[in-house]
Amino acid sequence: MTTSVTSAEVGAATRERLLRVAERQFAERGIDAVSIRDITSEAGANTAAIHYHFGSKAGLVRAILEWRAAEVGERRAVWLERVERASDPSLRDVVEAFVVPTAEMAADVADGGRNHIGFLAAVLAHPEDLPLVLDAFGPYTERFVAALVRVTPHLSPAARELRFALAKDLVNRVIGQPEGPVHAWVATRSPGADEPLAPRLVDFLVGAFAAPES
Amino acid sequence: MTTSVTSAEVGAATRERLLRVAERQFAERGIDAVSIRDITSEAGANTAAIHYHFGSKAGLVRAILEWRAAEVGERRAVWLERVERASDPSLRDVVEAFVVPTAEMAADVADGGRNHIGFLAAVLAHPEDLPLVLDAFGPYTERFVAALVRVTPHLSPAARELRFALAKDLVNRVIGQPEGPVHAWVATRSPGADEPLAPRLVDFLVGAFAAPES
DNA sequence: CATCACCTCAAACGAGCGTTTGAGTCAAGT
DNA sequence: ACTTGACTCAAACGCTCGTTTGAGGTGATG
Repeated sequence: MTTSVTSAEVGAATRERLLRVAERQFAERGIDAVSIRDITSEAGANTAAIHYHFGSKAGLVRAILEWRAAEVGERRAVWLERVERASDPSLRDVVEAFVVPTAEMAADVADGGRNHIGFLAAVLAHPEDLPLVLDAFGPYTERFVAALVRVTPHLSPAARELRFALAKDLVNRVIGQPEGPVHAWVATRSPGADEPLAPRLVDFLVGAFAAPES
Repeated sequence: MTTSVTSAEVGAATRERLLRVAERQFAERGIDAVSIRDITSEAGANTAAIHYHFGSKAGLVRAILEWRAAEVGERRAVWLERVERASDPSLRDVVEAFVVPTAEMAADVADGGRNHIGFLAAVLAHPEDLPLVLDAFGPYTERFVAALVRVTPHLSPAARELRFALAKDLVNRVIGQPEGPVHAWVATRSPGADEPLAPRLVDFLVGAFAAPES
């Protein structure tokens, strides 16, 4: 049964299988609800493999985050650069640069991008790992706020930061958790209304950022 | 040490102590992270007391929900009635009728109202208990949507439902979870800006509902 | 006084958890 | 041929979990 691969290749393959399976299960059921045995049994590995490759369950979460952080970041950078180069970007442009890359990645079923957005939402629900996410996206946050300043000159810095935080939370949760409360509410009251979410989320957020401070 | 209370009173007292302690611990640390022993040890009771009074841990969650549902509902009803009676209510009036009662209850430290809003957020993060929350707040949701129709005639029903769902999710999470990601983001970037949240959340949501559909 | 719910308690049960151990496999290096 | 290092494995460890058991104790009721 053993193919002619080097041991190093076998190791890397197991490691990546664990990352992918863990990411998906974490996204679907939350970090606490997924056991190490859930992951290793689906990945066809031993429980000790987790601790060999990642040190602990927490180390596995950290490894997934580092593995994918660049991917989300680069998707957003593409949109951000376009906005930064524009001489007169609209508020909608900036909001789209935030929402659309996330939605695109969530739609990327093939490479598991969808799993990663859900995984991020799961980590956000896990208070102790929250600082990891803040670190991973720090630089992009900086660039986004700079872009937001150009299109929301009517807002005080404090108001802008708060609205940005609200927007980030909403985008990650709504796009990443198709089983979450928002979808449940919509499904029970508007069954069949499963149109694409992203453009409607953009409308919502554009209005929210445009509102004056009272 | 035993005071002169009837056994029925003692039982009721233990039951209520368990409800209050459990509500607070669930709000602070999430439902899965709190064990039955965490609750009973703080409440000065035996682990079996949970199963005697509530049947199971899930039964305890249900009992807390039923215990408090009326309280939140009545707070909201007061504001809603004012809006319903008004001849020409503004969008801001309706949004305030949704946000302010929640914020008021969250500020009610004495009676543990704050704990209940956090508890609701914890239940929302727990997919299997989600239907319970939907049931508990069904009637009020109906009245809110009716009020929203009057002040957002520019929205299609589907768009209105979606935005309402987004608003509900945001309000419960942001007000109920002072340790959540939104507060963490704001705290790291705007330290010291701990002004009252509710009015700024109202600004945000008024803008979001006012936005046209693209 | 006897009875009877109602309530509380210490103790245990079985299951699942994250983690550790130590032996074993196999390709590559010398 | 022998050693080395990377990797995997079955099995176990200690712990905590939700739940159950069965023996009381206590005040109200007859």
